[in-house]
Amino acid sequence: MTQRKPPALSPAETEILRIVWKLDRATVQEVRNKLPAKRRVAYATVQTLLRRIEKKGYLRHDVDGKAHVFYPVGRREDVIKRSVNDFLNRLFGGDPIPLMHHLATHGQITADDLEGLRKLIEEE
Amino acid sequence: MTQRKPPALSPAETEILRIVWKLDRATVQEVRNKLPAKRRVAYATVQTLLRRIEKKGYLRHDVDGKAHVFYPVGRREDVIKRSVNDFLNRLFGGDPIPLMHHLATHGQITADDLEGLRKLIEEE
DNA sequence: TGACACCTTGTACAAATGTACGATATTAAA
DNA sequence: TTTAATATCGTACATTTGTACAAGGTGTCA
Repeated sequence: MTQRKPPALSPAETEILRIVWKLDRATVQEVRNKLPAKRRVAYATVQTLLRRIEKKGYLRHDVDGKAHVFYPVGRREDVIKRSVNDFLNRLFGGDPIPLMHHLATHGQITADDLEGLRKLIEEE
Repeated sequence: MTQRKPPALSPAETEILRIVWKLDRATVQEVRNKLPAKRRVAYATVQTLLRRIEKKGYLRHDVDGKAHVFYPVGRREDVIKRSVNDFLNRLFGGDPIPLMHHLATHGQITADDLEGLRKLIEEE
């Protein structure tokens, strides 16, 4: 019952965590290198973010030589669910349809994608 | 060319602005009443947020009697696009498919919804 | 015309956020 | 074994964010 929710992630932290998810395990450098060019922030900044994310409970690290290797802790799905939900509430009052609609009508999604998704949820 | 982007909205501000969009024009009270029960924040808080949103350029107000009536300025679509994009970048590296997928596989979307969307973008 | 209810304005303030420097430790190469 | 390169740690710090109080104005009804 005491399912204490860990503190929420800030946008910048979310961005960093996503990269660690993708790399599975990563050092500060490695994370930094995956940042989109426009967001090339200082090494120390990435480091601080990783530390904060770890303190919030979403990461842990091993020591490899002199560097820390961070890896995710806890279910990625849960973090995503929470983020999406929060976002949905703020911008669309919780209704996912307008968001889908927006995504669909902004060239980023094809009819095939939708068809694929439809099939996917049909065969549950 | 000097398309100066107005400052981004914070989550709390976004939530408030959404309500004004929905009401079209609204006083502090009216906005406050539309807040979900769990987020019932003080009158003064809503007021501060409205002021800030106005200063950022997304709202303006008329004076009606002793109260201010706020109304949106600028295209709602643009704000949404920007928010969604930012969100998408942070959490999904910009790829909308995983987000669609998440929405689809979390009971919030039906096969019919998807079918509707598919038709919608097909007949462009 | 006075009192009440309701508003705005000014201001506050702690916490979170984004960004990063400087000092110190450590490893690997020369 | 000295040094160059690279890490971490401790800290810092301006802003932004979320939340709200107190004082002073104003419309309205008895």
